[in-house]
Amino acid sequence: MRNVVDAPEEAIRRLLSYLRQLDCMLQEGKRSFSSQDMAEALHLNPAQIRKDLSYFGEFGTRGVGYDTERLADELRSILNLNRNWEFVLVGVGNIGVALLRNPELRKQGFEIVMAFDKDPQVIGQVVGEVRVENVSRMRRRVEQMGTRLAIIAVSLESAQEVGDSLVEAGVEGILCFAPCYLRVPNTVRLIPIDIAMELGRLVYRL
Amino acid sequence: MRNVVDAPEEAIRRLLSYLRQLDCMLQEGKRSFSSQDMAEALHLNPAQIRKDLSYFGEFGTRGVGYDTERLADELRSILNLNRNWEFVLVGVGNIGVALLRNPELRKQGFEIVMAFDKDPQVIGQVVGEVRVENVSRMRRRVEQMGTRLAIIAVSLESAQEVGDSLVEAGVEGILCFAPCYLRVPNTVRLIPIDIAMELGRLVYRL
DNA sequence: AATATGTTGTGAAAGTGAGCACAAGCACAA
DNA sequence: TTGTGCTTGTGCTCACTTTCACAACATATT
Repeated sequence: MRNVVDAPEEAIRRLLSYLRQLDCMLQEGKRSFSSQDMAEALHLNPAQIRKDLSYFGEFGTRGVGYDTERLADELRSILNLNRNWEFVLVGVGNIGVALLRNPELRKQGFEIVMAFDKDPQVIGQVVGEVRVENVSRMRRRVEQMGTRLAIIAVSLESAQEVGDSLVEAGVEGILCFAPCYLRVPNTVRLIPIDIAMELGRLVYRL
Repeated sequence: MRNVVDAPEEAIRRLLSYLRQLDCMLQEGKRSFSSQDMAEALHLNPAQIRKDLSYFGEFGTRGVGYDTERLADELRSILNLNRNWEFVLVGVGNIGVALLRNPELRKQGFEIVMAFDKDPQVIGQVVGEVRVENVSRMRRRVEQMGTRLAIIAVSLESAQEVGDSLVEAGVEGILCFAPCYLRVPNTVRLIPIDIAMELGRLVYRL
């Protein structure tokens, strides 16, 4: 084992949830735990937790368990979360505003450093801690700042166009809230969040 | 084949994306298509699309392909999306407001019929088309209205408590934006959306 | 009617991920 | 030092998903 590239995407998802749970444990003052404890908290199989971790190393002590703080540090290091990440936001509508005003993201190291919109009513306004700029300047500004990550929160109609501009500007990862499949080169990582689709999943078999 | 219960959860996710794509095709006036066409549009294997559909029936014509409108109808029927679904929203903060003001959801048949918050500043205000009520009345109102679905958009601290109340009130499905693992009986369907976690996935390997 | 071309539906193969079960290792007591 | 109890790390097996490959069917052409 210990082959990082073998770790399936689902394992990464779970590692993130382990980290989230570790922060809860720390807040409760729980300084160590077994895979059994974590499994009960997250409704998982303890072996799965151990296997997920084993892709990246040995972080526990046999007969004892895991040190909460140590594992949190290790996970942050594995997941590249022990630093700040800068994002550009495109589309300052309802969702965009919600993201700009959410202090939780910044706390976790995700900082929106620029925001763009096409609506003259919105351009120039300060939301959260950034001033909304005209989307026509987006490409140049993103190139200039060297921002590698973007969040698309525009309408279905504009999404592909905005995505193309971002890719041209050198963005390497996109989180997209628009309800469509964004075509991007496969050098660019794309994660879609479609709330209507999640509601659809919820409704299935009910 | 034709065994509905065998359809994996991932297939349901994909069916939803097929439906979304079909709506795009209809808008473009594309009245029929092959699994190959759809596969190219969504970056999938055509056999996977055919197999996903085959869990539920035969919807195409050999040698010809699929009728766009017919398949859209069939999928809406399979996915229970040919009717309106009523939701209760708890937490009218940034995300809650974004959901209430999003007309797209209603168009797709997802209607927020009640909204609750604990903040006196927010209670009584009309957002979108509903008046925000005091969360203390939530349980009674949900029981009364018989609402089966809920969206939790409250803080981490309140999420579990709110979830428990909703379950007691008879809710059967919950979409949760709070960054924690909600404990619910396994008769209740839970779908979590954690934006920070998705950003974390985006950042991994970058 | 026969042939060529195209596309579906699906059994079977290949590939992938999860869970079991146990050796390895730690802690503490006798 | 030896023994007991506990928990990790992991090879192996089983189950599930995806993909392949082809028969079945449709349409068009000669």
